[in-house]
Amino acid sequence: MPLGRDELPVDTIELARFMVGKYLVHDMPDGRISGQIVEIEAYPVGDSTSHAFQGLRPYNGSMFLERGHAYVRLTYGTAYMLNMSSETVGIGAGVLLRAVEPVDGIALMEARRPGVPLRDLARGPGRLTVAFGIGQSFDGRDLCTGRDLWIGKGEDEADPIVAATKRIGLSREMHRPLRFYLSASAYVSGPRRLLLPLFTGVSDV
DNA sequence: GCAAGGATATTCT
DNA sequence: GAATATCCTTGCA
Repeated sequence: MPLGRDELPVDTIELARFMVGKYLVHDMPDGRISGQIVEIEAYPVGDSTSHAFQGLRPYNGSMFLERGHAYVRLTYGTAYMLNMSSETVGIGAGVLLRAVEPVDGIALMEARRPGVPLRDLARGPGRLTVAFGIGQSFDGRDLCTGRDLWIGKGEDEADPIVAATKRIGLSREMHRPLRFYLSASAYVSGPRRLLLPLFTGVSDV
């Protein structure tokens, strides 16, 4: 079942935590690729590390779209990253999808990443976009249509256990716990120690 | 398992 | 020129 825009929390940080446990789905002519989102980071308004911090630029316009739109960006010259815009029109913020546990279309992912073990297929933001076949052309797409590339809700309604840590790969704003991951998952990238709080459901940050 | 170094494109100073 | 929301390979444990 696709997640509608009305179901997304309005706040960027709450949205990031909410997205842990949901599903990323890509329907293609040769089949469906899907997986459970196990790791995500928030880049809220006012965060100096956010690509939107400098204001509207030719490359970051998608972060200023209504929440639920894809923002795809090349970093380090080699890795595309998939974000979802998280605020209302004209406000630049987003959440970065960092790791997914493969569910459907594993053979299609393996075809794009030959010789890579299952656990590593979509473990990391750049790996995730390769496995799911997502490139720059996906920038600006609406992820709430339920067609093509979309976000799905799980069948079980149990609140997942989510841990929070500082974000990965940054040299500033390290004090904020804005990285959220499924606590028990083996499909999470980066260090799993140094975690700050452990909590379920909705809380404060 | 973990650390170091290189590759690579774009943006910012 | 330096920095960057990364990944891969190599070397060592």
